[in-house]
Amino acid sequence: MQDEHLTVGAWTKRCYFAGRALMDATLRPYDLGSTQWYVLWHLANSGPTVQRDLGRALELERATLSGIIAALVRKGLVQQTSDGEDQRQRLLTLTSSGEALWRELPDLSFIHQAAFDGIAETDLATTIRVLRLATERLQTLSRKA
Amino acid sequence: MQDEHLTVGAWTKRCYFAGRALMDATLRPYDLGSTQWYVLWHLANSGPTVQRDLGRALELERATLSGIIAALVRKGLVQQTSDGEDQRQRLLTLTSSGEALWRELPDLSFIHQAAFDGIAETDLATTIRVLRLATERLQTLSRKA
DNA sequence: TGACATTCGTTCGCTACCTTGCGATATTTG
DNA sequence: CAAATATCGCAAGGTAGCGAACGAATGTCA
Repeated sequence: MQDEHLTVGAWTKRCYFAGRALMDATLRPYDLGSTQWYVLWHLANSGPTVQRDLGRALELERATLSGIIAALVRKGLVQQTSDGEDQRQRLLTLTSSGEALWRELPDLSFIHQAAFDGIAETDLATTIRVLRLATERLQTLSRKA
Repeated sequence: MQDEHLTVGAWTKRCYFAGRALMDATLRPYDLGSTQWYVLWHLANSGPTVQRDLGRALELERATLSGIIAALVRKGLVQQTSDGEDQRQRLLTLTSSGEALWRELPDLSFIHQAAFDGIAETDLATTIRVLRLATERLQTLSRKA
């Protein structure tokens, strides 16, 4: 795969992993993975959340989220209690040590800025439009087959 | 993450996973993962390859490729022999059953077509340009830090 | 030649994504 | 109400990615 004649698809993969790598590297000193960060971010900004809703918000399968939550519980950053209403649901809350960690985490917005700052708004809009259309088409095809 | 105000970064992730999901679903009946398919594709089109070169061609870490090759060897699709010249290197070859499987695999180009057909060339070019620039910037930042 | 460095592949441990299948709980419906 | 159905979270097993550390083979150079 030479740099020049890569397809759009190949570039989406490269770009995704490049951003992921930078995020992982930044979070490594704190022993956090990127998706774990998203969970903390959501709990810090939206407050206690039912696991099901969190899965929908972050677009993760139940099984995937289950493992991630288990890791955060093991580290003592998140508490998982059974909701009173529906006994199937689990309510997720930041522990005090989770809140403490969240406060000392660096701001990750520099990653998005480093990637896209200075690029023309119209080009960004085009990119989003193309990626969105492609994604929708692919998802439609997946659902059918 | 509501559909409308997603960032470019979020769309690259979505798009990447949507394509991957379709690829995985198509390959599932053949018990192949997407990266395993890329390995077979490379060996089928470029002939026997040294593992190191394959890793560079597919942009995979040695550790990652090692596991994938192990899976393919376990399935009897690929043969791993020590090269005569450099005793550190392993030469990868399709077995006859690997070749047979490759011949019966469906053409996957429909995925890229489904995603991007009919989109204006200029828009695709813009998308590639944006993603490439972003990727390069992120990789530069990763190397420094 | 001998000491040091590099390269190649593996293994280990981790994150993170999936599907399948299960049990427990809710909900809907006959 | 009872039975069928749906939902929620978990566990198991698979793929795919990473970094770190290691042995063996190879290169380098004083």
